[in-house]
Amino acid sequence: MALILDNSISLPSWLERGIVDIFPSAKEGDSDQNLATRLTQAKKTNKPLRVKLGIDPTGKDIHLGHSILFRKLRAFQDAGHTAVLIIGDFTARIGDPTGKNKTRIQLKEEQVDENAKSYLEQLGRGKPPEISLLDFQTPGRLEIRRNSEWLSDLDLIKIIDLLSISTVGQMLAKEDFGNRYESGTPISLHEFLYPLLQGYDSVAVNADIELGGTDQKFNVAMGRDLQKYLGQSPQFGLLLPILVGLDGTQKMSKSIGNTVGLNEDPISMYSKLEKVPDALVSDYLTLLTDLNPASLLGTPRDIQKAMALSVTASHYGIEIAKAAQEDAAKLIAGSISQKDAEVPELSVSMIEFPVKAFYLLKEVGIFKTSSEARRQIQGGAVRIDGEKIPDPNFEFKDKIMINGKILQVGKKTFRRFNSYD
RNA sequence: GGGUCGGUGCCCGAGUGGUUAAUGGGGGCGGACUGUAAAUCCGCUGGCUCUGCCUACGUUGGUUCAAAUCCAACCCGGCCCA
Repeated sequence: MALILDNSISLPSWLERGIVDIFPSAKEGDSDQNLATRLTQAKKTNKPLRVKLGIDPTGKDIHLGHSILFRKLRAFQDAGHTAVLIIGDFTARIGDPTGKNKTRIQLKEEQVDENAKSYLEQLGRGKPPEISLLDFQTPGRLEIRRNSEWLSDLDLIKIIDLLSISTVGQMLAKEDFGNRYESGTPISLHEFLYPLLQGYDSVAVNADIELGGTDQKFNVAMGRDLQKYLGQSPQFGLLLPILVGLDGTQKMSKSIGNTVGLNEDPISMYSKLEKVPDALVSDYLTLLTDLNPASLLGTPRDIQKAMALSVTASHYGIEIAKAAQEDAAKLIAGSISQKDAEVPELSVSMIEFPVKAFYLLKEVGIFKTSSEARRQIQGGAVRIDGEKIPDPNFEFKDKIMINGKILQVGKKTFRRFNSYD
């Protein structure tokens, strides 16, 4: 059997951007296992590749960290390939042990359903392709599957068969398990099943490529092993970096609270991005925008603003993003012109007046507890139309005192009181 | 299943009968400074419409004027043995 060795074709730049690892690497010889060749073949034969991305609907919100992967998936869609989005409704109930130092809580079925629905909305279902993360409209470009379709039918015999392809040694070689084992943190047996099930997803959808964060290497590789074992051509693995969150040190994650959510209002999104630590700006540019970092001129501050604007624009369109940028500046300046700013509203129609400041702020949801509200007011963090609230027990006699005014908490949170509804 | 060690606030970790909402560190939040950055400095960090009240040291019950601290049972975990 003659092998056609053609490593001269290089990968398109839209694909390479931001990628940290592709396996198998092109050097391995077999033309079928060279991604560049594979892409050309797909084009020639007019057979789009199936690009798999799995998400476990474990929370309600998705954030910019996830969007790195979706952006890449979208790039494949735009190049004519088929995005196979797998909603891990089944695996979400086990919980991916990756990156965890403790066993995850297993979720209820209905919770998972609700999350899945919310995810699709945040990905832009129903929105025009220019401002949605994925292309939901062009026929043939998107396939949405739930892994309960095939996973809930696995019987014990099949599961045991799957289990046989991996060893305890391999599992412990996986960093997370290894660390937990070393440090004496419990590992439940069912967690070993997770990588296998995720891998089986690749078999079920016949994936040609799987996208994932660098932390997914083990799981993606497991998919290859299983595909091979079950007689399929193994998928390519494309790994993208894990986005560092707003704190500048840890990965972006809801539970750490350093995220920018896709469903945040434009001003919050812009404001948060505009103040990410300097060290992050360049990564954010490559991973979250299509801008060419080398072509950007100006001070670090200018570049940071350009990044914030571009990211916001990709979710809301350029007009709204620009307005958010202007409003953010006005608000920070604390000028009178903040009356024009488009900030999210805060309804006080349910509040009974007169009301004490701390109680109002708690009731309205800006602080979670009344103690926190008291502390923040005492610490001088809360202003109304630029004026500090002097005391937690300060009493607002009537709605008129605050209606339409701007509430500011700290440097980045702004709300407009609204007493109608 | 047996032996043994251990379970303290967001995390780590002191405290082994009595001003203890509980030392310290990390993280977080707020303030000053700045480029709404970093570094640095300062304050806050259980809840409650709070000059006071209520819950908290795995769970439940007990001893005591008084327990995170003593006793018992139970639950959960590590390690060793099977």
